[in-house]
Amino acid sequence: MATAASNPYSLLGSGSLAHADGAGMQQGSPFRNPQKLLQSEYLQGVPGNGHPLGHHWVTSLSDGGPWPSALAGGPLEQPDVKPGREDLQLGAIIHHRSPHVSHHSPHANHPSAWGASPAHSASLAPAAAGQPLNVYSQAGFAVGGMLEHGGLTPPPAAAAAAAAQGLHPGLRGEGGGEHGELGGHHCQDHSDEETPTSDELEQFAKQFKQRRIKLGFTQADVGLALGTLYGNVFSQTTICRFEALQLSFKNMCKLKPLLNKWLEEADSSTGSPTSIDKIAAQGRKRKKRTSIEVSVKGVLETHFLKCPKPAAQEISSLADSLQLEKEVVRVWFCNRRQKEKRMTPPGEQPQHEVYSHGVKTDTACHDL
DNA sequence: ATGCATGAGGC
DNA sequence: CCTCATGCATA
Repeated sequence: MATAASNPYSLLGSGSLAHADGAGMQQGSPFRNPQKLLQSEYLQGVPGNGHPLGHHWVTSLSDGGPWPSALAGGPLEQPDVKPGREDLQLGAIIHHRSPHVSHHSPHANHPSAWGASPAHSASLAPAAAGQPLNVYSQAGFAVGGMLEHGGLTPPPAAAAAAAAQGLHPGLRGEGGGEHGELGGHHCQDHSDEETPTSDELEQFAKQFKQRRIKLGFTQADVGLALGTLYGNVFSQTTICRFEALQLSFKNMCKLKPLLNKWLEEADSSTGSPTSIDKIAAQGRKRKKRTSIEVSVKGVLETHFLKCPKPAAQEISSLADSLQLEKEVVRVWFCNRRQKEKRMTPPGEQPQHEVYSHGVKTDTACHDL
């Protein structure tokens, strides 16, 4: 593995990075499920939480229960056109409750898990459907017209695979068990618009994956197609995470309509080359991925359990003792926290039950 | 499929 | 500095 050969970053003045690369390859660890390990650690590390399933992604910090209730903020927004990036942080649309929704005051205090009925407030805009056209006015350079692989140009193999139409997108079926809703109601009626429930998302993700495969598309294809079709390109990573329910609830809600549309397009356009262009925004030099040794990761994990949000100084000393850049450690914690908030708790299928032990007092953990 | 990273937006 | 959405690079 080339070390810093091609990246300017490593060559910087900091010679402190002569590390991981060598060790990086020696990771004979079971990468299949690193989560297992985490899980076990959690169990022993988290006293109050002895659930065998250990799903405590419900953890939410007081600084903002992002989750289920977040829907109230209007998670879905249509892709707007923004030079640079088109990501939209929701948060602007709102107070607009649907008439049929009773809406009890959902206290955003606990970020209950997925089982929570996010059904209140329906201002999510299905608008994505309204105006599909977007112009990405920022292509680093004009594409000389090379990529004309439309969003949908199924490989021959997929051509015959049009049999999957039996299921429709909006199909919601209970996986086999109602979950106690917090709100106690859900308005399940519309197939796709409105706020989906976690169940719906689960179902959808599953179906999506199946169909996608049947049609012969890769996750990357889909990501690209979304871009050519609706203006929002996504990477294979994102599609993958969607299918695996590894995105935040909000994020899942935002992507669902898009993917849904793609599905429709996909099976209908069996042969119509929706060729458009694609955007290419590159040029940014990324820092080479620092691979952290397993042993070091272990240490970090331990610290994380003790204190998921270490202070800057603590990060510094930790970084120092681990011989890592402070930034690396900081980012590690950020990512770790994020992971904690995703669905699909490590290993298990999302359970529908809400253990709202929302009172997670952030204890400033100091140990110096 | 995932780990580490970037960046916008928010306090 | 954090959160959150996202993705390059990699195992």
